[in-house]
Amino acid sequence: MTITQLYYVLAVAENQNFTKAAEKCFVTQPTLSMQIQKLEDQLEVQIFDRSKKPIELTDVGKKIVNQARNIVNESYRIQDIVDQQKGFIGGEFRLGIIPTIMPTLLPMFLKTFIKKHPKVKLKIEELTTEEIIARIKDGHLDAAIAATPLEDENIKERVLYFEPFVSYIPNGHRLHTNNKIDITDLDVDDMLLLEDGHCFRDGVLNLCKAFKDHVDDKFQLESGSIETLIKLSNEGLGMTLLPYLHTLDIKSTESKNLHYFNEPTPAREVSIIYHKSELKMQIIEALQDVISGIIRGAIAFQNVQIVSPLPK
Amino acid sequence: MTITQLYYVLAVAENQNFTKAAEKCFVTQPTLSMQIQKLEDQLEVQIFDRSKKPIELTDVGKKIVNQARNIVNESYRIQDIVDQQKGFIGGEFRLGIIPTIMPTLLPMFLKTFIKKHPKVKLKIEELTTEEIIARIKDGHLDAAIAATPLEDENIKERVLYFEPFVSYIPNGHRLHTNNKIDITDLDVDDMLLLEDGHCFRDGVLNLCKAFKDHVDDKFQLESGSIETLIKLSNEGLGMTLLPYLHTLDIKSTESKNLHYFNEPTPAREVSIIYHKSELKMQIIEALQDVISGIIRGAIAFQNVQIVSPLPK
DNA sequence: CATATCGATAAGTTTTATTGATGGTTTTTA
DNA sequence: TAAAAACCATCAATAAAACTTATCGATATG
Repeated sequence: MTITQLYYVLAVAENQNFTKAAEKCFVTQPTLSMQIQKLEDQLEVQIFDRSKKPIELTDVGKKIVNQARNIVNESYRIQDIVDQQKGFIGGEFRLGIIPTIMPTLLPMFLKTFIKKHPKVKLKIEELTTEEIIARIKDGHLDAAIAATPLEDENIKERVLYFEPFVSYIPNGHRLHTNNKIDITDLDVDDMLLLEDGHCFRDGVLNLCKAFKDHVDDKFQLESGSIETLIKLSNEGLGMTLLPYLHTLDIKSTESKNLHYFNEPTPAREVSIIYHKSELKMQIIEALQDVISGIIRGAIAFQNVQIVSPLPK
Repeated sequence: MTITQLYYVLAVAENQNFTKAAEKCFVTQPTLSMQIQKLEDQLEVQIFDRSKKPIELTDVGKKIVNQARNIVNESYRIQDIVDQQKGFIGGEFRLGIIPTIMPTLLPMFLKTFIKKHPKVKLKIEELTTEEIIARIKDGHLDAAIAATPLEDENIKERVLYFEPFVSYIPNGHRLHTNNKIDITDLDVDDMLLLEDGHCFRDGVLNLCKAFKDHVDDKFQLESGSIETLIKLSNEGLGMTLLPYLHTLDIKSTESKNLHYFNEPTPAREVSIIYHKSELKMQIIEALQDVISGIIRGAIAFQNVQIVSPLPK
């Protein structure tokens, strides 16, 4: 049994296809066929059920894949140990970021980070929290920036900052004349929300539900981007909530619609999250340092109340 | 990086010698030299400091060895998964047993076990608790039978039975006329003990110390075997304590010297212990079944008080 | 100072991994 | 439903690697 064989098994399991898996591994399909057969012969067990189309894992196969992933990931840690020892910060690093953080945070730190750590090849992907969790667990992401706490025992979190919610209330809205907004003023029924799957949507819902048990989805107008949310709101379709960083680059004509909350200000906790195995921890810490340093100048709220990003 | 290379690193680290390590791996010394060099080149770090005699691990080397052990052990688990799936109970199994359990317990279950599970190649070694713990942790033992609880977070325990202590009190001893013995009657100073390193010695000391803080080693007459202990006791050198199973095959002339304890009878807890990774769990469970079944007929004490086997 | 120990190195051999070509099934498409 | 495409297995050839024997040089030993 070799690490390479296990790696091939993982590739086939993920792609459910020998040919595609072979491409990803930069070898030809017969190589995978033969190596996986060899492993199956050695173990005297079928890992894949080749009669099914697309190919499927057998029951043992599933267990073997889990263990194989384990071994392959642990093997990466050896280079990690060496890098750590040498203080080397470099190599490929795959970072996920949720959509409502990506456009505001990324421009703030990216330039600084690549300047400070030029050997790191950052691969950044915009993903939902759910996708992020899955990919951190299966090793396709090294870390991610998301709203926390996530309460997942396989994932560790390091808080980067707290980002307050700010109300965006268009002209003509019942709350438009209020200077400061209180959480108790909120009503889900005239609130514009992001579409399902965004944790910022869940955060807002959690905030509102605190005062209303049942949410009536009579008025289902949801968007995938916060920009759209603001425009819809301008059309008089309701108020909405924005993460604080989004309010920094809002048009001046619209900024008069911003209303801050009474303290304790509802806020989301934004963290860098990573697998508990702590692979590539030097790079994670480097990211944390850069981002925390930059945010320190941008957000200075004190009395905040964290809103959970988890649905229900 | 290959599992084989990691295995070679482990062998050299353990033997502190390329030539010996090569023998254990059933390859020649140049193979080890080359493969380890290749790994070091790939990682761009020295794992061994070859200038020291005997050879030493570098600082990174130590960390790499730990991780390598991890990976190599996890790789064994793949065959384990297959065996478990197939219900296959077989292969090499290295079992450690402490000296005071070995001679009485082994004959009781060995024949039954190998008859029931003929495919298991048992390799049994007599080792002290300390040695057992080290070897379970480094993977040189699959399981062991020892007195518990050990309070080691890397080691799991499954209780097999409770074995009461029985007093052996020769003619002429102050306690010889007592029918039943009480714990409070014991005095370390006229008690014959096994030599240092035996947990049965520590168990007895714990039992006595419960009533006496300081143990004066004025009378240091200690033996490595319980047989010798009995003979020394017969010579009038003091009383001693025996594990119950040892009293079953004692000569009839000597059995009159046996005195049981008042309830709650002091006893040791005997368990099968294994690494928390639960490798070869099928065989461990098979052993547990056989031994528990056999002991059920042999020991039937009810009200026991467990004595810790740990020193101090 | 001769000798033994021990790891590195070199050259040659065996084993293993990989490739390109191809064949047999199954699935998809026209 | 026949043709095409997709897909994995197999084969023979080759490239790569792991391993062996022989030997060297450095260090320790008697």
